[in-house]
Amino acid sequence: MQLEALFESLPELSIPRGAQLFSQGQACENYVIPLSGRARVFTRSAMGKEVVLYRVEPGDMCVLTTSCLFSNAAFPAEAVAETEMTVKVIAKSQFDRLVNDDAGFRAFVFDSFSRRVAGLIGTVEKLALESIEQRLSKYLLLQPENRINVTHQDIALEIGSAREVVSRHLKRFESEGWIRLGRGHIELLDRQGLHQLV
Amino acid sequence: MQLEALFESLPELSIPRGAQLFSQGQACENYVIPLSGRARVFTRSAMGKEVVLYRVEPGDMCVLTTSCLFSNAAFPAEAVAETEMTVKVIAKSQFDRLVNDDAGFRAFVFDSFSRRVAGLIGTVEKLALESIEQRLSKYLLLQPENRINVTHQDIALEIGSAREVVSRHLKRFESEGWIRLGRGHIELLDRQGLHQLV
DNA sequence: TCGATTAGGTGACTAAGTCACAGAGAAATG
DNA sequence: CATTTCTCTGTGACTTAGTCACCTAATCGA
Repeated sequence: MQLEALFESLPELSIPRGAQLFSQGQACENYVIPLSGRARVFTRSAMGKEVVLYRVEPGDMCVLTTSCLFSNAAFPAEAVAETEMTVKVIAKSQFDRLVNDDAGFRAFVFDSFSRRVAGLIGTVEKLALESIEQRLSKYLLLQPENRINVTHQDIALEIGSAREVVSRHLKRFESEGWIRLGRGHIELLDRQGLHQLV
Repeated sequence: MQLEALFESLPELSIPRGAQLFSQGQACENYVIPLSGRARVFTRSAMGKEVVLYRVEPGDMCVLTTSCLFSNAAFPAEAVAETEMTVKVIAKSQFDRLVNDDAGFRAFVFDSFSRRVAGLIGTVEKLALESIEQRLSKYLLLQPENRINVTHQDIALEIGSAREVVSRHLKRFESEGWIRLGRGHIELLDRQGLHQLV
């Protein structure tokens, strides 16, 4: 199959944890498909405050990159590798060819776009309509393990709030007996309790 | 050209101002292209609070519809006609055929997706990083005419805030001499003044 | 013309965000 | 091992935003 052959021939790149994949205002010339690891895509305001827009994992593509490739615009956000990553790099010309010739690749691109739009809409809804308590408890409940290794700052960034606000709410959750706080980690004790806020 | 011919044969629909195009949770079977007029796409929380996600105008497509068609998911938002509209209706089967066979149509769809993603990212940034004053003055400055016929409620919905909050800030803007308030309309007197907030 | 409806105003309160700074651990360094 | 440095967390005081209840004024429709 053409796609497979082309895919095999693509250069594979290894990216260390914490490396910056794209920075705000950068032109993007390549399309990047993650094979392993995870990247965080976010914007930063003039005052240095950040919001997470979405994450890119294997099976996804970065719609912003695609968007930029289509419109030849600059990348309007930053992206950093949250874990070590390996990625395939596709040049714009090859990307265009694949989209035009390969129905499978096209479906993949459309599907990614669709899911991303849905995700962004979800983000807008959360920011505009949900209280911090709701966003915070949802965030905690989404974690598969009962021990979560994050700082309050991480969570604040994630749910679009401020560190102090998160700290205070977490403190309350602890006093309700739903969680136990530790430096750099949180333990979930009572998911039911958290759930009743949502 | 194939596209043209197919396009001509499509049923054209007239939609009165205020009509609901899609409602939350509805399955979507058709792809809709606006020829004239404008629709507002928004979500509503449990408590009835709303946020505008985006608008659909001629030259756009509704990415949510497309998204739903791809994933066979329910429409996660509401859409109402803000003005009288005429639209072309494309069934899912025809849409799939067009996307696969017609490069022009495909480019149109990709382009719409790209612009919508960019728009949604802009919305997220505004909600998360900008003050009400900034959002409000940007909103006012975006209006082409100096006389704007909107209610405070409309603006609140638009910028993701509450009516009272908008009223109070507008009152301040008026006391600064930047605008003049009237029932159901606002006059811009000093765009420079508003601009210094942004 | 006279309700009824809609837009806007306001005070009092709650929620969220900001700022400044203090203290507790963890990690690094000599 | 001691001490310095850095990161994470806690807290009080304050500002900004959102909510609630209720009021007044303009507009519309019978």
